[in-house]
Amino acid sequence: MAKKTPETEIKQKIYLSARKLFVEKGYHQTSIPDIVKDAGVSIGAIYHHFSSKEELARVIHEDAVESFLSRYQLQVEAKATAKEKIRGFVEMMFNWADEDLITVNYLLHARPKEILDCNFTICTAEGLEAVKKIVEFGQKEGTFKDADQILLAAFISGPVMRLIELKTDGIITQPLSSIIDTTAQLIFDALKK
Amino acid sequence: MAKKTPETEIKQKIYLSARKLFVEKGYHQTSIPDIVKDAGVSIGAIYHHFSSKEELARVIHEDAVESFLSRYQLQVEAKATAKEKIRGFVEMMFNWADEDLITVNYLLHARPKEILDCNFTICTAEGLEAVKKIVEFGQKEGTFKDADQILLAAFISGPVMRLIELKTDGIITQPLSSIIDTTAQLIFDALKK
Amino acid sequence: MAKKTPETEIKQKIYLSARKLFVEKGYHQTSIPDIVKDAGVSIGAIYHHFSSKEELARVIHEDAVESFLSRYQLQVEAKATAKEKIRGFVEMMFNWADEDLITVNYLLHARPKEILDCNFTICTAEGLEAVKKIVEFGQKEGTFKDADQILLAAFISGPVMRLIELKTDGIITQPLSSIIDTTAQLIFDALKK
Amino acid sequence: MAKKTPETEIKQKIYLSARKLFVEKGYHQTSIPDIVKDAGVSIGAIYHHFSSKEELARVIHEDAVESFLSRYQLQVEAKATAKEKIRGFVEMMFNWADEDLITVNYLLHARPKEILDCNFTICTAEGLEAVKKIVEFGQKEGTFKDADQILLAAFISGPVMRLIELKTDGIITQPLSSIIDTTAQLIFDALKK
DNA sequence: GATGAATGAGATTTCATTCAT
DNA sequence: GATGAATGAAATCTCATTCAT
Repeated sequence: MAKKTPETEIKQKIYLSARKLFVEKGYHQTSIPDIVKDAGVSIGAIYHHFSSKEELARVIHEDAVESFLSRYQLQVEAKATAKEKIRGFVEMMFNWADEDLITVNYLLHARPKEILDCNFTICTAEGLEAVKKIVEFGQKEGTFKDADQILLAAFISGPVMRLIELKTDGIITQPLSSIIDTTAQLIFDALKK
Repeated sequence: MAKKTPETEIKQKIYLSARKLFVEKGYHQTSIPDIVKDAGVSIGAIYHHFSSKEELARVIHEDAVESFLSRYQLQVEAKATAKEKIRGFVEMMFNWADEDLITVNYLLHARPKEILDCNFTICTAEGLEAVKKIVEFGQKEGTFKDADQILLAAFISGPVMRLIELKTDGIITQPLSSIIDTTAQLIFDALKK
Repeated sequence: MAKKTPETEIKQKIYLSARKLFVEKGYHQTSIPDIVKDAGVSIGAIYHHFSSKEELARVIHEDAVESFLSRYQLQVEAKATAKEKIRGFVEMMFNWADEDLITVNYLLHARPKEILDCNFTICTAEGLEAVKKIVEFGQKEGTFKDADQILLAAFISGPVMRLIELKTDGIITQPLSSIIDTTAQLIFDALKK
Repeated sequence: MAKKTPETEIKQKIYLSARKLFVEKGYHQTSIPDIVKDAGVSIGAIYHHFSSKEELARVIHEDAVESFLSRYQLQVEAKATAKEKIRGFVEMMFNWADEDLITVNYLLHARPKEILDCNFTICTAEGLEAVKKIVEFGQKEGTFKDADQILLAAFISGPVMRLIELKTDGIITQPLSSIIDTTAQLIFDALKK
């Protein structure tokens, strides 16, 4: 299981406040004094635990990615059929969003190209790969259409991300878990031969 | 037809540079000096034509929205069936993205809650309304599933936005116009009864 | 003649305050707010005219070097004999120190290796070269001892720098101009065959 | 003999690292974390042994002064003639610089007025006194010129300091001990009647 | 004795904005 | 209309020092 949170209590407080504020206001609109106020720690404590504001963002991001990948392995790769994998992916993302919307939004919206050196989001690179693997599997299995893989992948990640956004914006009010089945079914309808 | 560009040549240069930089680097990471350099105008000129940086962003955004709505009227509302409306929406967005990726990205990614007082994106509010109207139409027509409208709407905007993102990130290299038909068909497959 | 001072009045004030404070308190102990207070300008004005604190120091230093070299040409190189050159050097440095002790101290004590990229002081590199040229000339002329040139050069720059230091520290109270002749004579006594 | 080094091993390490760094980078550019890294000790250890960074600098400086004075007594005051005293002074300083350039530079360049409350350097106050005593002696003896004592003193300390500087800067590469005789002779030539 | 987490004042620098020319 | 010098609040980060363990 991914180690998701840092060691000491203060480091923890910094980490959580920063992540919350980064998601709420954006990385660049969150100032160090903002974090100081929210976490109730001193400036010095922040710089004692993280070498820079950027490093703080990077650590948060890496943890989120790690968490994504470990959840993916358990709840998607383990599944036997393409249909189950899609269901697993939707379930995993929606449950995660219900229980920790902040982290999921960090993963979806951190624009790492601008903030970080690394380059992961579910939106790009490895994030995309995970989804593409489902598509590949479904095509080999003979269940999915033979269209371009990236296009098909966009029908998995696109609606899922969109629905999480709508939940975040308060337009969807019910728990996302209540729409897992319908969402998975619609994705499957789009992709199946 | 939407008035898309300001009157004088200098105002125009400011407008275009600002929009480009806002998309490339984000609103908050784009400084007035950045715009000065890119547009080759003076600070004074910017403040002569726009009362503030925020107003500049708002004008750009409103133009994009206006453009979206007028394109929507012409290319979506005019269509007679739900299937044609979906095709029309995809065609409109993809062609627009091919011809002016900057504006489209501005529309998709400007987070108006944070930057602006107004409240529009295709991602939210009125943007969502447009897409929801297609869903409503399709349900009345008896073509679409009876699921929650917001959920169905996410299967229109989600993949479209995702594919434009992938084009922007360079992961899709072909013109989006070449995948209009397949995309529209997949959306339809997801939504149809 | 060397252009010694910048153009606008405010730039001038910044320049003079900075140079004075750098000499009085040292580069690193002089803060931007110190300069702001002393010059009676805003922080912004400083950064409008100089790209950084370091650049400010560099400009001041370069001006001092330029001034040194032009004075050297006029008052030392122009002289016909080694004895006159020594007299000219002492006269030039002492008169300069009497009239502008701040600049001369900046030249003598700025440690450019630490503060600046460039590498000039009368204490090192080109500064040393100037003095070594006098020694070379005196040796060719047959007036000076045949000892190592650097060692002989130290008998020109060493006492001159030392006396300026003592003047700066208030240990010497009379104008340095009043000891030009004796100083020059003693240097000559040390170097002559 | 001067007590030059503190008691415990850790205190010793702090002392030596601090002195080295103060000389290399200057007092104000040397941070406590710098010393921590270089000495391999903890912050707490530094504050256990020295009450403040300033006190650390003062102790180092006082040791250097004490060392200077005891060397001076043994190698200069003990000498019988002015000529021998000069030779003794040059020999003492150059040998010392050859064997411990760091301490000697600390003595020459620490600007105690700015850093410390105390007030000694060879460059000023008591440092100057030592050299002035040689001059006084030489004048009483009838060997030296009757010029101002401070001026004559500058011909002892000036070249000696200058040559140590040139050694420090790497412009002189041979050991200073190899130029003791010539240097002493040149000083004597300058001062003698 | 020794440690290093925590503090917060203060450093340099950026930047939206104003206004005299 | 156009310019850019000037402003100063606010940002990120450093660092001497304290103190609980």
